[in-house]
Order: sequence, then structure tokens, then C-alpha cells
Amino acid sequence: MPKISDARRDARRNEIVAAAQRAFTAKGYQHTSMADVIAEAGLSTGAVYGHFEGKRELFAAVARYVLGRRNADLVEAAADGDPPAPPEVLEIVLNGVLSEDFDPRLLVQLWGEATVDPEMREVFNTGVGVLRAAFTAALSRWFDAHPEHAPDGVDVAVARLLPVLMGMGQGFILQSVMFDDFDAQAYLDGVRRLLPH
Amino acid sequence: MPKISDARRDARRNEIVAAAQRAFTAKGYQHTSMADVIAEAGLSTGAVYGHFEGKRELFAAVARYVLGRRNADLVEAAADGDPPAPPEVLEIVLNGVLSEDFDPRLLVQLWGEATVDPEMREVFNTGVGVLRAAFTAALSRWFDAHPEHAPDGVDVAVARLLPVLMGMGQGFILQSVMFDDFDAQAYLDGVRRLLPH
DNA sequence: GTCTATAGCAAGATAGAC
DNA sequence: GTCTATCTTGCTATAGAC
Repeated sequence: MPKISDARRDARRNEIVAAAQRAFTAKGYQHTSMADVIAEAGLSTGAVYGHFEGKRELFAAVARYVLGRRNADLVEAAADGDPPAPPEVLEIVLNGVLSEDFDPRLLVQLWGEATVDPEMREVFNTGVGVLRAAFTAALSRWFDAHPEHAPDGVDVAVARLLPVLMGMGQGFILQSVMFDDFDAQAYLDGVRRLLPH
Repeated sequence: MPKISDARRDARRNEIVAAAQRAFTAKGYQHTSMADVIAEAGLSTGAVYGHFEGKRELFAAVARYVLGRRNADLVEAAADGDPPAPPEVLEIVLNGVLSEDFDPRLLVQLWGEATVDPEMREVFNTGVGVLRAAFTAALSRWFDAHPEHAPDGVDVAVARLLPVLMGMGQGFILQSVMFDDFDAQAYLDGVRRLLPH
């Protein structure tokens, strides 16, 4: 097994994915051509097509990377110590969304694509599935510690809260992208007043 | 002033917009060609281009129509009688979103486009602005009637609630489009438990 | 694996007759 | 206003040399 060779191959792939992320961020997925990605990577047509089948696969790779990062934030923050309350759980993920290293417009573009392209839908649903599991774990720990907020049992409380909590996060992402004067703190204050804490 | 002529022109435009909506719904905005819209309308290239500058303007017209309809639902339902409570306000709009006569995927596609196309962003923001005004009016009436839920005053209560309420609605729309097993009732139950009512 | 060059296609938009 | 025919552009993806 040529392990070193594989490592080099992965490194090259990562370079290309990073370049693709920069290109998609600059122009948006739809308006980015393969030529743009190739120029950003400083490579040639053949070099890129040797690693990826095309534009869709590149976007899928970017999306997987980005969703994976958001999930990692949550898993890390919720792993030990006092379990974060629901508003904090949401904040952990949304802070990542507003961070410098990626543009939330990419997520909204992924939603749009997923509407029309089954492969992207799959990417989205897989990513969200992982994130959902992390949310479930974090919320379960908190309800365990605060049973007064879970009169019908922890699992029921989590199941009831989870979809709306994720919806609030999705709304946050959309609004942060669409409204010039979006006020993240005000939104999160509003969330804090509604959620148990 | 040729009023009849104008009326005919508008009727033709509406025909074309309706055909465009059907075409976009079937294939998604991005994957619909002008040829598709033209075929759906049963007209010819020239006929359509005589009324609309191109594909973008058609999508903008469809989006304006759809957003206008959702707003009309809310204005109508909230106009008289007992003011609906916040969860009901949201439900009124979301029921329209799930109704037969249009596909919520179009909204998500609009979001994606607006990310990249300033004209679409404008369409979105204008539509949301109108909807926001209707939400504000409806919520204000309810808080007026239930001051115990607005200890800091009605305006503050509305301002705090509105972004998150809209976010919940946006999350609902996204999830209804993306999750095969999306449970609208469960989502709305979750909403009802969080919002004042 | 990577390069240059280019094939081949889809689709948005226009021209000009009726 | 509407029609048919067509032009033009931009882009994905491949072919073939190194």
C-alpha cells in the first residue's frame, strides 16, 4: 500500500478544495466556472479533473468540509464540563457560522442547490444528520442535569425542541446573509428569552 | 390612455408569469431554460421576450407574486376579530407555504439566488419588508391585548420577538423542503411551547 | 500526474418577416 | 405583438503530448 502516495494525493485534493472554497465564496457557486477554480488553485484543467469529476463534486467536498467544521465546534464545546444550556448550544454553532474562515452564503447556496440536485441534497442531509446527533447529545446532557425542564422525560423534551432549535439556527444563517443591518446579538437575545435556560 | 390595451397586456404578462412558475417548480430555477418557460406558456421566443427582459426578470416576477400571496394571507387573517397569538400568526403564513398552489422550493431557490444576484436580493428584501410590517402589526395587536407578556412595552416585545419568529418560519420552510420525513405538526408544536400564547 | 489546446454543447438572446 | 430562424457566448469536459 503506497501510504505516502495517498497522503500526497490527499494533500493535493485539500489544496484544490480550499481553492474551490475561495472561488465559490468570491463569486457564488453558480457563477463560478471551473476555469475560476483552476486559476485560483494555480493548476491546470487536467490537474483538477484528475482529482475531481467536476464542479458538483467540488462543491460537495467544500460543503462537507464546512459542515464538518461546524459539527466539530459543537462536539468539542459540549464534550466535557457543565453541559451548555440550549441557547448556548445554538450560539456555539452560530459563532462558527460568523467566523472569518468561511462565508455563510455558501450554506444558503447549498440549500438552493439541494433543492434541485439530489446529490447535494444528500450532502446536506448527511451533514445535518451528524449535526443533529451532536445537538441531541448536548441537549440530552443538559436536560439530564435540569429535569425540571423535562417533565415528560429527557427524550421527549429533546425531540420537541430540536427541530425548532435547528430552525432558529437556519433562520439566523439566512438573515445574517440577507439583511444588511442584521443584528446577531439581538437575534440571540430573542432566542435566549424563548429557550429554557 | 388605452386602458383596455393595458389590461390585455397585463393579462398576457400574468399568463407568462404563471407558466414560468410552473416551469420553475418542475425543474428548479437554475435548471429551467427559457425554452422550457416558452414551451410551458405555449408561446414563442419573441412573444415572451416582448414582455420580459429575460429569465431573471421572470423569476423576480414569480417571487414577487408568491411573497405577495403569503403576505395577503397574513393581512387578511389578522385584520379583524381577536388578534391571533404569536404561534397562530406564524401558522397562518406557514399554512400558505404548504398549500397546493406553490412549491416552497422556489423560496429556497430565491434565497440561493439572492446570495449572488443583487436584483434578487432586492426582491427578497422588499418582499420580506412587507411581510415584516404585517407581522409587526399582528403581533402589536396581540401584545396590546396581553400586556402581561410585554413588561417592557409592546414595541420592545415585538422587536425582540420578530427576528426569531421569522427565523423559525424560515427554518420551517427549509426543513419542509429538505427533510423527507419533515413533521410540520411536530415543528409547530415545538414552536407553540416556546412562544407566548 | 500535469500540461495545452480544443471539441462540443447548451442556452440566452436577437433579427427581421408578418 | 408574435413568429421562425439563428447567432453568439461561455463553459464543461476530453484528447493527447510530456
